[in-house]
Amino acid sequence: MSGHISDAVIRRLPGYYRQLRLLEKEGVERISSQELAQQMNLTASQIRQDINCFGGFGQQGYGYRVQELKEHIGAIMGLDERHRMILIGAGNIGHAVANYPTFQAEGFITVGVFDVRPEAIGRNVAGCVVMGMDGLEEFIRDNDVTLAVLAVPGDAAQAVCDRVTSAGVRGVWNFAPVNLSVPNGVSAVTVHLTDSLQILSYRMKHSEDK
Amino acid sequence: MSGHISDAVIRRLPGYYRQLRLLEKEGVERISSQELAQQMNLTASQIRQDINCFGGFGQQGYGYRVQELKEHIGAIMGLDERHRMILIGAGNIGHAVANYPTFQAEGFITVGVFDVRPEAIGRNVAGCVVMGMDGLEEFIRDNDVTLAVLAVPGDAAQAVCDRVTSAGVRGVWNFAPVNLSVPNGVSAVTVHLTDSLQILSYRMKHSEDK
DNA sequence: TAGATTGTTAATCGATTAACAATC
DNA sequence: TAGATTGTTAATCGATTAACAATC
Repeated sequence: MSGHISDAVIRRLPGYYRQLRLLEKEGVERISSQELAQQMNLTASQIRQDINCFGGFGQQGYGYRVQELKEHIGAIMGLDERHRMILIGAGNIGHAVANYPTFQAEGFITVGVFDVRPEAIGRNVAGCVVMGMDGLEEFIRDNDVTLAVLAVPGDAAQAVCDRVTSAGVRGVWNFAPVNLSVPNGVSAVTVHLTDSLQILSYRMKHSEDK
Repeated sequence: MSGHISDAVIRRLPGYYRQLRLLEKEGVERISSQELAQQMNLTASQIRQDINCFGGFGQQGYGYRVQELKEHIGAIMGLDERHRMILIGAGNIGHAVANYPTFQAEGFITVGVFDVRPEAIGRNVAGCVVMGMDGLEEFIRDNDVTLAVLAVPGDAAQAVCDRVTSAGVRGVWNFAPVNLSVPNGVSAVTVHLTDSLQILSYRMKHSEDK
């Protein structure tokens, strides 16, 4: 188990987590790779391979305990830890992210909101008073901020990214449509909203050619 | 060329389009697969293979004309066509999507906004007056709506999806964290916002183990 | 115990990379 | 023309699937 984990596997982890949480909520206690495969449109083989990258969480002849497996996968993704998070950019996307219900529950806690625009400063977003950008670095250090959400225009994103990472932020969740470069030891994930719409457009256009 | 296009290729198309548009804006007229590969962190071979799924848009000894290639790839994704789009759910995510600047420019035109909540009805969102759900089907038929954005709670998503698809919508861009089932001939793409945050969390946790 | 289902090794399939002839 | 770079075929690599022994 646990040598190098491929990207393909990592990208499936949130899906497993979501499905297992759903099953748990429905009161299902055990599940076989066969059943889970059916529900998630995967193969049983693939599921067993994926899970075994991290260790033998199942039991021969029985399957997997839903709650236990869910918690294992959550822990693998670090969802058992608290993340102190700031939001930069209190525009439409910023609002949407800050108010997304599941994040707070999942341990991602918004501790501060920042914006450059004078008219945004002082407003209340998701329980935080929006601050100007001057005290950004100080706030990050004083509040043990580990994660920053970037909801700023594309041409500002790299500069803001540089500021937050040099102040100690270790993860950047970026909604600006640019490929950020980050220092070693820092992780960045960019959500290209437009991409998924364009893929949908592609599929609509080509849905006839089976 | 153009037999069956793999999912891996399709998922890269929006990235090509974005980079080419950027180059065009910078006034770059030609580019080789080698240069583009460097800029996009791909291999030159892969780029040539990808592009040749759709035809020989390059020129030996010269490379690709940036503008021409951009337009080809755009057309492949159907971005040269107009999409009349409705938004269902005028909450935070709905607002963010409706006001996302590039969509209107790219031919995705929001023609109507709907919400179940009485307090949302009548408000103005992205230039549309929010309507109640009663006239949904009629509106879709009368306005040639081809695409619906679902920004409703998870437990309502499938029901709304059923309504819009049976009224003639051919594409569903879903922000509810559920896997929708759609009739044949209809395409659906779900944006699991939470997934990318969880992947970021995973990367942050494991960034030490190289 | 017998039956079921995992963990894991081996086989297959598909995607990426390398190589090179075609050609601008 | 010579040089550069594509289009395309062949080689490699990695991911998915199949198979089955281990074991609960």
